[in-house]
Amino acid sequence: MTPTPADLSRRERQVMDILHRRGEATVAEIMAELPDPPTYSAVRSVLRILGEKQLIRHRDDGPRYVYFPAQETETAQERALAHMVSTYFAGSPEQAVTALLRMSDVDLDDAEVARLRDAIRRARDDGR
Amino acid sequence: MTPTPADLSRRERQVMDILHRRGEATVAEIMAELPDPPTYSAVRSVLRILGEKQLIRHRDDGPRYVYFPAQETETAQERALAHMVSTYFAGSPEQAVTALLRMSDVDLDDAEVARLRDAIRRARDDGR
DNA sequence: GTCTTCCTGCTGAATTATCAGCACGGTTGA
DNA sequence: TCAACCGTGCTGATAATTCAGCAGGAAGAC
Repeated sequence: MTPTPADLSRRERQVMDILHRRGEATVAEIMAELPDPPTYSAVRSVLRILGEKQLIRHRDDGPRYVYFPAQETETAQERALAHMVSTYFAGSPEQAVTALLRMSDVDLDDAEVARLRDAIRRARDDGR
Repeated sequence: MTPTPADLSRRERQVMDILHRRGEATVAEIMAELPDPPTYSAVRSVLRILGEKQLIRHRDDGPRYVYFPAQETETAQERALAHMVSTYFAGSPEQAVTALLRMSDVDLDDAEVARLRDAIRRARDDGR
């Protein structure tokens, strides 16, 4: 139905990642960021397909197009987070937050961790 | 060099996601979870390729193979988080945590949010 | 106005991914 | 032991992706 990003081709996904990271980009900019950069034409080919799938849109910027994701940033973030939590953290946002904090070398003192944990638990229990 | 997951094909990525979610799985289990399930042979084909790329390994379970990610779970989590933060949250773990908490309907009061934000910022600044 | 330079739309080719069939070996149960 | 059943390794075909070249049109320099 709605084109889920789980079944994008390799290049399509790479391009979408770039657009999400940058917000928007021209063909040349995308090309420059792609690994094993293909030709200009190849990039535009992928962009055309993404357009047909309604995943990106573009606006005029003088003589050229500037491409950007069709989806709201916030929506895309939530979708990506949900996928990540379910794939790597057994569906537990709490675990994901913990890993994220550990990764950033954040040292919360015990009281703060406890507060956070309680807040998350409370939310989860309310949810059901 | 090292096979980065950014350039996996569609099926390869789908299979890796399943393996990460489940921890390990047989061919039949993987096949059952794949969208538009292909044949048994097709799945094994993908698994062979993933094996050649050293992304998965397998062990014997009686008569059959049980496949699992070659990477430590923790390593895979960190890699995935790093990619997500840089792609969708402008490199800011703080934003990612906030979005995760909101996603879980966690209501932190302002003081708690502020404490968290400071802790993360402190960690980031120390890091450099 | 004319020339140069980009950028786009399109088309078809080449590479890659995806898939299915078949033969072989091991396991199970009688 | 022997037969039936599964699961694997391998090979080649089909389908999709990835790619490059060419023609047309707009913008800018002079």
